[in-house]
Amino acid sequence: MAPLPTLEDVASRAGVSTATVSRCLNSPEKVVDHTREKVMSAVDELGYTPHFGGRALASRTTNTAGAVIPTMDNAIFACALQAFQKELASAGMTLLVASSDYSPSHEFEQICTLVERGADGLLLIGADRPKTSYDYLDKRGIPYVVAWTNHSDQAACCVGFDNRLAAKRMAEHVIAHGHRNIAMISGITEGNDRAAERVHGVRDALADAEINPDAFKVVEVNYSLDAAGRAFDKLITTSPPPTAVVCGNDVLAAGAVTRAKARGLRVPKDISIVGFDDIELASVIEPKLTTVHVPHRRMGVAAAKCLLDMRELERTIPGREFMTEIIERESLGPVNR
Amino acid sequence: MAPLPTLEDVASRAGVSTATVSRCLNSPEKVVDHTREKVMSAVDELGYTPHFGGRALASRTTNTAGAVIPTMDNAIFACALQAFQKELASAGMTLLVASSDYSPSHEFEQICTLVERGADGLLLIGADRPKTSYDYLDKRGIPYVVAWTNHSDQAACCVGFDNRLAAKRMAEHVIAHGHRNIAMISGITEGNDRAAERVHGVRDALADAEINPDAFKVVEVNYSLDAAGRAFDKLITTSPPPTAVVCGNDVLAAGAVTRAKARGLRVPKDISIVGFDDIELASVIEPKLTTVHVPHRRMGVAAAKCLLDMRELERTIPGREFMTEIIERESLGPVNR
DNA sequence: TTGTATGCGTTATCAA
DNA sequence: TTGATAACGCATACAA
Repeated sequence: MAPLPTLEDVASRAGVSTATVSRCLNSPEKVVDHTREKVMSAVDELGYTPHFGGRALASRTTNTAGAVIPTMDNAIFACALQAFQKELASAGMTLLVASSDYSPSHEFEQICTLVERGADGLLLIGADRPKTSYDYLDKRGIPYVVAWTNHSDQAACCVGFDNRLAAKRMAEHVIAHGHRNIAMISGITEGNDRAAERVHGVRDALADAEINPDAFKVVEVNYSLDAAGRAFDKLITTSPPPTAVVCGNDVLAAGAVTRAKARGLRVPKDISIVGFDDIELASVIEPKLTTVHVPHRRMGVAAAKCLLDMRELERTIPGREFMTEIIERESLGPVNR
Repeated sequence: MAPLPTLEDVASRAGVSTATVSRCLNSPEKVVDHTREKVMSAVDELGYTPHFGGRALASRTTNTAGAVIPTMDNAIFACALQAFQKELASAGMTLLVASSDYSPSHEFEQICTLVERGADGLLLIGADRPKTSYDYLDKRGIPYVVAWTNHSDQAACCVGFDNRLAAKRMAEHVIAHGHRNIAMISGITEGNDRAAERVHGVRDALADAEINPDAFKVVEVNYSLDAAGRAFDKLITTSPPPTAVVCGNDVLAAGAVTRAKARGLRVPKDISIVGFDDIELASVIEPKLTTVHVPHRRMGVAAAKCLLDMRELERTIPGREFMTEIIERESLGPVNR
């Protein structure tokens, strides 16, 4: 286990100074061809890799962006992140990913970890987090983009969409199919503004349609198929049972559909179920989910661009709002009672 | 944008030396109560966070493990990683994740990135990669665990299962249902030993059953629903069409099932389709997939333990082999022709 | 174009 | 128990 080669090792092997080696690596155009070749071959022979800590310390920058997402377990974040990362990579930046498990306190820890590691900028999901977290970043002048939402209390750069409006439109769509007894399976809204706003949106639509809000049943659960199934059981056994179930995302909708079928219910003949996100799962399950399409890849790209801009300009910039779209498939039908 | 507070800022504010502050943070027991309190409140007031680069430079360690997975887009890696991370966290280590997109050269880049950033150990998926990658790690004495397989050319610590045997058992199971005209939809085997071994395993079973290996059709595709659908189209239009399709993983199987249904085929009455991995998707799709269960969470935990041990012992240790299990659900039926 | 010298924030050694 | 001080590996201002 030989000690790792350092700049100095490379320098002495190539017969130049450490400064020259450093230049070869960081701004090759500032050094003459034949010395560069000498240096580069020394680098190869030694298998030299610059020490990140040393570099970070000396240059006060890391070319690193961080992202804290709620979970790696939902395809929608994976997709957005992939796009985010690609865009960053083309600007020479690396991405560090951490997950918060939908817990604000855990999120704060992850933010700290990423910042300690020298993240030059951060991608955060949703706006609902303790002021502490924002202060922490603002105090350090670390740029961040808040994705998946179109507004925040802070003057943050938001790259996202109007969750409330999107959910309202979907609920209106359900209502237009004749449903008036509508229930909802939502993610846990505590600390999750996207989930909370989707519930609000549905309420908005009910209010507009003059449907008694007290009869609107919402069950909050973790984002898992099983939990959604249990929530469905609970809802379907109330009286009168809902004729349509609006779900906070496609995973919940898939869980509900699976449970409905297991109970011998036909979807959408006996009960309508709609989702949100439009992940792949939505078109694999039978019946295919009627859902809200969210342009996650485009959000990822836009978020990266914003972060890059903010880094260059050294100030916050306005974000970007995306539109969602209802994807009509098979799981929503006319009311049948 | 005030400059970040440093150890020295904290020290002067608390009226102690930087050494004492450092001790407070790293081995609090070595400093007397009342000084520690002074220091800690100075830390809080200043919102001090240690600079990772400085720390890495001085201590020659980062308490960081890295993982390079093929893709974040498959739930199976997400699950394993979650478990891996949790186990590491309980030992005070942080996890850095990168994805290789199933490309060995891209994987090498990611390995370098993680090592440069000071990863104290690495989790890699599969054993099939250029010797360069192994040499790079060995030369630097960085411990790594090779997961998802039970053997490697190098003397690496493998935490995984026998892909070939598992696939063979599944194929035997299919054959036991009377199928003799079996096709396969596989992931790209180039640079992916798990995929390659699963194909081998199926071949093994065919050979044992004295089925003509020349008639065995394999289509290699990217791991996506659409690609699997197209592969299914290709296979089903050969003559004679297969009565069973073995798939390299559940995503491929889901794509095949979806496509089969779209063509008006009943699964498994008209055609049997089996998967591999047992991800959630497998029990959501209709019919539910008969598949091979892989204990990804347990692998994740075991991999973390191995890495931790290797780090402590400063040498490679033997890995651990897991058993897989066939999960009988609905997508495999008796041959019907 | 290249080399010299300094400092980045932290840990660790050694004295006090 | 605490403090002074020397590394750690690299980038960069400045000098040559």
